[in-house]
Amino acid sequence: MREKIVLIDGHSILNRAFYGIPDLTNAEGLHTNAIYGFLNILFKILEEEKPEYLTVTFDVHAPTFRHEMYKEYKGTRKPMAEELRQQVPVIKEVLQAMNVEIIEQAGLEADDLLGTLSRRCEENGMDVAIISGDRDTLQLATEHVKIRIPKTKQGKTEVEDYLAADVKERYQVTPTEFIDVKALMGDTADNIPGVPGIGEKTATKIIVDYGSIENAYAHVDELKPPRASKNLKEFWEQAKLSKTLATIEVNADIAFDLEGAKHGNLYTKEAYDYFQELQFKNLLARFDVEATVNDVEQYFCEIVDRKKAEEIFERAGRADVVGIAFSEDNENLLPLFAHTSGYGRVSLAFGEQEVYTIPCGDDLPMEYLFERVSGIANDVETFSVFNLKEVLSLLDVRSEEYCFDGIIAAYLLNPLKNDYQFEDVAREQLNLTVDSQVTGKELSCYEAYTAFAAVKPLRAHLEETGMKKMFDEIEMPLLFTLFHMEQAGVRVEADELRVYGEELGAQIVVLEKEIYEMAGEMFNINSPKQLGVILFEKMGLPNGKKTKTGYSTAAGALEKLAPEYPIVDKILEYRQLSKLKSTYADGLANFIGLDGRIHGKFHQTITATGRISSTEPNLQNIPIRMELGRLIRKVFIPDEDYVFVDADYSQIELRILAHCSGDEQLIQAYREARDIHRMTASQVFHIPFDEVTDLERRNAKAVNFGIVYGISSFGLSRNISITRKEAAQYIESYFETYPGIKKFLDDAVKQAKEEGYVTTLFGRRRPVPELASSNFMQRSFGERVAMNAPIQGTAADIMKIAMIRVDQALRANHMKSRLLIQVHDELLVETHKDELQAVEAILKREMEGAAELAVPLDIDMHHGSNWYEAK
DNA sequence: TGAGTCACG
DNA sequence: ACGTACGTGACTCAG
Repeated sequence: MREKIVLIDGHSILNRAFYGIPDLTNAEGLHTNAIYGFLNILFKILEEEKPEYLTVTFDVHAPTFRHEMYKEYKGTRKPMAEELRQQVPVIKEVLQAMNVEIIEQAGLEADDLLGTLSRRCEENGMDVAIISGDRDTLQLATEHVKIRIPKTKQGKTEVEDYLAADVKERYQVTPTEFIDVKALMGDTADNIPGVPGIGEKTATKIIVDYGSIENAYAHVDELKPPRASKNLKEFWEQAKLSKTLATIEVNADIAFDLEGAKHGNLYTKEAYDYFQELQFKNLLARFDVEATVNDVEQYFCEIVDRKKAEEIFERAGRADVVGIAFSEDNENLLPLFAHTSGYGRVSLAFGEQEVYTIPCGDDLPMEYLFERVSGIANDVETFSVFNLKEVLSLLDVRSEEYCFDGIIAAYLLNPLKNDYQFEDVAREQLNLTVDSQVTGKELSCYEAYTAFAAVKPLRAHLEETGMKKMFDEIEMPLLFTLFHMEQAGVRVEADELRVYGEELGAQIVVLEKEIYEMAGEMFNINSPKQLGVILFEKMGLPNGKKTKTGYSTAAGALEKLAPEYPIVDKILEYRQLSKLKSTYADGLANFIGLDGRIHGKFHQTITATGRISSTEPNLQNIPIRMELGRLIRKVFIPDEDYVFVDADYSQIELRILAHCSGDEQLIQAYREARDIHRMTASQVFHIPFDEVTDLERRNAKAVNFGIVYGISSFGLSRNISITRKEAAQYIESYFETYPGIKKFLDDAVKQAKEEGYVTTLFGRRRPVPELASSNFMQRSFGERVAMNAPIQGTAADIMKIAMIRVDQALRANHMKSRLLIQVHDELLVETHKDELQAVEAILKREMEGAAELAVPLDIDMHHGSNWYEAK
């Protein structure tokens, strides 16, 4: 068995990690994302390779020649970002603490260090894995030297592996020939001139045919195209120089002691201290996995006996805090959550050493288990379950105020995560790592234990961050309201929907034909790529905007061409109809249940701002702006003897802005129920109120929107088709008119910069890590987020309060009417005809009364026999 | 699986 | 110089 060494290109991997991982900082404000990403790649590679030896190379001086670090910017050289620079010494210290050998030698680039070390190790009969983000290292690949190029995509790391044969397969040339290819084509980032007029394709072809630049030069008159032949002759000296520059040194004079590179225990006390200081909580867990797991797991206990189960349930009922987990035992059997007779288990934890799991069985049917758990829910002080809404249909919970969902708490503490799992809560709150191998009853016990043990730290963190009330009085009660809405569902007329879809289908067929005729051939209109080729290459339309992959065929880009090219109109119409058909007509039909209703899901832990989101299907983006799409709403109907009542807040975000900024003019205007956009136009453009034209009002409205979105002259100018300069003047004039708003927005950005987050009126937090970035674009984004989040988030808070109160009022009065759908500033209530007035009164009272602001909250309300009419 | 497009607030 | 309005989800294509 050959021994193995892993060689890591330190700067290159650090650089990859820096740009691949979102900004992170520790408590002292030290940026840590590159270090974090580096360590993750290191651990991943070590797990895969299990090498005997490990070495990391660094350039000792600031790199001046070819280096990965400088290539990120389109080949131009810029100094290293400060956020990255400060992490370089730290990663070296961390690696030293982990007893990892570091090699750096003045005057030698990382490539040459890697080349020399890998050659030396290979000659000593070892396997070598070179980890680098730099494709230049591919020339080092052999049968025993593997080049591994990690790519961080969306937080996940994938690695491309190249042995010599893989290089050949991918690039058609051997690793050695790779050098010659580069010598011909050059590399601006590395200051390798190459041969003018020879690009990647020609270079590859020449080397495939001749094997080296020397041999190509010997046959220089045969080379094709003629330009390559001529230029190689003319620039032969430059080509030779390029080859020298492109060749990585493999025989450098380096002091290297293999014994020092022996890979031993990484998890030292010193490393632990560093990880703690850097706040790498989930990496910390690596240090004591054994200990923690064993500690908790030894108390896990499975109960199959009815009598013993009874006893456990009784003891749990007397506890203060109980953590519960439900799980399916066997995926081949009935889904537990769809049917109470499914085959599963319930786990309970009510003490550090009291963790039990009870599978259903002959003496212990699921119905019985659910009944006993419901009893506990109503007895104990804290009933803790992760994703409570998902299991609520199985339980009979009467004392909602004693429930605790750690997933919701975790979301409030950091709303930016993509998903929330109990394993993350265990790691972050309890420093407990649940191994991904754990399944079945153990996993269930871990979940119950975490539900139990995480209550205290989560509550403490909610308290510290000022979000206790947000959790207890808004998010937890809302969970039940959303559950009620999902249970209720909305009735949809399947037949009407089908007819609507068929009509669309017929029109689509006609349009298709017309488009093919005009284009002169058949193609897939839904493929932006094919469409781009047809429009801009075949038909020769002027192509304006481009995307990363080709021409932009977005509606905005095409519309500008519409008058001259009738096909564009047809395509836009086709797009509109096929969207309506696929997403709405056919799409919605798939979700109609046996009860004739669509039970969509409402999610509480998705958005960064606190809004709710809707899926399966998305009921928050049903068409309304265009009449044809709007007609879809006619298939959303109430039950017999019911009508729809729909109420929406009028300009809630601008009212919040008026309140939060304390701007007297705006507040006064809302108190007097004036036309806000007209007033804005009048004041910003210095026109008498009554002389404001429609266009001016529209533009003023866009400015108001822009303010809410975090204004920028660029965005505004693009939106209302004016120059950037004019947009900047609008904004300036706006801020002169409403100085309070300017101050409010400035303060939001200031707070975000100082604290790292902004808050809503009710204390909800949104972190804004982008503000610390050195990247202009990211930082600007952070500024807009800081301005927008408090407004959008406060609107979300107010709506949530209203929803809870409406839902509770309907239930408290034992009414038949029920809340069905929320669309951010709008509520839809299926209202029994005898309760119409009462429901309207409740909606008005609870929505307008959800918050006491300096301006009134106003709603528009309508009723009708379908959603189209009620809106 | 990501990019492009488009539906909503 | 940089090159975007804020927040979502579904569908389609193409690699």
